[in-house]
Amino acid sequence: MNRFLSHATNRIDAKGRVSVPAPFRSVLQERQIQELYGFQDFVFPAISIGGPELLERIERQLGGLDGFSEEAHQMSLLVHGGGVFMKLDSEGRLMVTDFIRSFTGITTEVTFVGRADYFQLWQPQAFLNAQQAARLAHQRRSAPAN
Amino acid sequence: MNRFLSHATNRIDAKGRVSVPAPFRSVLQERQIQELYGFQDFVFPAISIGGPELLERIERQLGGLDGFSEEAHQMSLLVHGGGVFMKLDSEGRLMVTDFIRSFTGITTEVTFVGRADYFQLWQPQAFLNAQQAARLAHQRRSAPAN
DNA sequence: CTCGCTCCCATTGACGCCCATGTGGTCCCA
DNA sequence: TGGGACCACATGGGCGTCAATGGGAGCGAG
Repeated sequence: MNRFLSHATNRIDAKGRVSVPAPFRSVLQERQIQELYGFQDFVFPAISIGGPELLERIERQLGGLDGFSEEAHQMSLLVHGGGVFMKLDSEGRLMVTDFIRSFTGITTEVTFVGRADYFQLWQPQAFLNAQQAARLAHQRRSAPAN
Repeated sequence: MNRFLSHATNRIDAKGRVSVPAPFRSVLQERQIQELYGFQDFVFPAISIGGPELLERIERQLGGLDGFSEEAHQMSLLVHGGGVFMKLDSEGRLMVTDFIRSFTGITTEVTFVGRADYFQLWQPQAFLNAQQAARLAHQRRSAPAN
């Protein structure tokens, strides 16, 4: 399996580190991803993390815009300036910075969520809530009649 | 990675100096940028800093405009007249001049913001505000319906 | 002579690297 | 089929290194 799937919750240690789940690490290795880049999700209170190609994909969406437009300027501010580098230590752990904590509400535990080509960091309860909300919304769409 | 990405906030010391983040310094080195040129951003209360090719690129975009138009005139005034040379000291710090302070509102701390081909100096809170505004604007664009 | 800038050195605190421990799960074999 | 050994991975902490910061001294311009 070379895509990010499933989810797992790990604890943050006294130094603010958390282990990336082993399945995710092996996906990173298979995909030869050396550098990790993370940024705030546009919709959910979660940090999305992926390799350089994830960044490029988003930039390509930007590329269609007028380079001088205010919109392109704003998106560049979000994507280029709003992101952070994430480095794994030799054991495959990453630092949970204040930047990540304040945006996600993460305190002591992190839920890693696979999103196929990238994965996300969530505050555990927030993930459960969002999942629940998504399920309800889907049911409403599938069976509009009460 | 040889582009300016991510962001970091550093303190200004008693002499008015501030350290350029190490990742940005290494990008400068990789790109062989010796001279730094800074000027006021067209949209945000921030100072943009880059090498000579950044200046050239903007001049090229200016070239696309009618050379006698008011817009071209104004931008030239900003870029050529509003710009300053920035020199790094032997430890990679730069001076925060009154010019920079008055335009950005910077007082004690500087947020360095990567913009791919160049980086910017922001007053920390102003950066957070602008980022928030950009995110809201994006959401409004993505989901125009209420 | 004074002010301001640059170069140089010291300190400190954060982060990356390394090794140790524990624990849950799985496989093997009697 | 039950028990035990083994293994993979999450977790905890020591330690060295490097970047950020603070201050001293030299130098040149006004």
